[in-house]
Amino acid sequence: MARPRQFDEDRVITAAMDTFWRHGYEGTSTRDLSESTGLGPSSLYNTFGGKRELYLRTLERYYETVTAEQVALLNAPGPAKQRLRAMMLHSIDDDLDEAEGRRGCFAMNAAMEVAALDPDVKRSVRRSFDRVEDELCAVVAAGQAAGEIAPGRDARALARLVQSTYYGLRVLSRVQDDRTALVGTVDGTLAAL
Amino acid sequence: MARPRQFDEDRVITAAMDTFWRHGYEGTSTRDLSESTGLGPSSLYNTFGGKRELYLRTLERYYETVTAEQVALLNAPGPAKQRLRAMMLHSIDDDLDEAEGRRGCFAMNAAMEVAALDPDVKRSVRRSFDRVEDELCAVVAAGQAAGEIAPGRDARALARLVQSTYYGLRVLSRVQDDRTALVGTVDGTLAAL
DNA sequence: CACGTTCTGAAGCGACTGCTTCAAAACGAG
DNA sequence: CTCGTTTTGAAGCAGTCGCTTCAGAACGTG
Repeated sequence: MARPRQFDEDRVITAAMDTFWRHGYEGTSTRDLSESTGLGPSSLYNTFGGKRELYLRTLERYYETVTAEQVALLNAPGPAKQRLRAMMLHSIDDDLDEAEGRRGCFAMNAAMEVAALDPDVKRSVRRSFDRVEDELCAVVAAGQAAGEIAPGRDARALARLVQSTYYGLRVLSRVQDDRTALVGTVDGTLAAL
Repeated sequence: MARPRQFDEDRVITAAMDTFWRHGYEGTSTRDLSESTGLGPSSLYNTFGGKRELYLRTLERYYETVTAEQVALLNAPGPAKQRLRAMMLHSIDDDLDEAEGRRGCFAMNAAMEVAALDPDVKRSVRRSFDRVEDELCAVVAAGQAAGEIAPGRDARALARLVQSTYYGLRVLSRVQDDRTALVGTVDGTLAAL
């Protein structure tokens, strides 16, 4: 046909995700994206359409990689509560890691910064959150079946409780450096199940 | 001495707060601030120093008004759980109100968008969050003293649990419009105390 | 090798960024 | 009424914003 692309689309999206993740949507310029991806502006716009469209692509990439890793921790072998704990501690350590730039959860950042202004972003994050809720629900149900978690309450209601606490912790971790306090809240939540 | 100011500093800060709250720090330009406050750029810079300094002032204003209102709900007469519920439902209804622009909690927005980039903002939000934790702790302790809440567990640990769930709910409300689900999580949290 | 198509890099579009300058206006004090 | 101080609005600074244009390079195909 014609001249082929000189770059790997997946690598470009990953690099762009990292940039959006670190600096937010408004805080990232198209020059920043050009620099971090190595692509000229014309290639970027030819391939992805624009900053907004690229952002949506990077969100999807986040779900496929980072969120998928969290889900994997949830589905690892072991007791239900231990799996919930592993996922939350993993995120806390990520959130407090200065080397990672305290960038938090990309999906939560998108929810807070962009969801109100862009219905597509809102829908995208919503779907991801719902997915996490489903996974949490499955773990809670398994814990109830195993006698680890009191079977009286609705599994989905408990899953939502865990999810809220989890996201709340990640908000707190933006300004709170005390790991012990955060881990204490995790254990408090698990004890309440 | 000399020519007096033509404007009320408090009103200017309130107007600026509204603008920052709606559009975020990066999403607000100094022209936006000039327009919403009615002040020319020279007056703005003479009085406040710059965008960043004005932002810090608007954060303080938020604590003095909106956060103070939440604290007032917490300290209203009535059973402890009912007070916690009132505060959380009030916020949920605020978050879902389209007329208010789905702008969420200004302090949380600051924590997510700016805290990692600006130590002063981080410190400011941290102090506010700690204040809320203290207030929650007092309510939980009162509930324990009244026999409403199981006295076995540490009041501060329970307060942190409530706080996390509360902030998590407000994250969810950015992409989740289903009020019933959010209220259900509130009640689930209170039931777990 | 030549053709047709696609991709790339550099230059640049008008608009906007945070902020400054400065002369004129507006006051209180003497 | 004048002087000294402060505030104000208009204009504008260099730099950046998201994005476009376009000539030429780089390929697969016949």
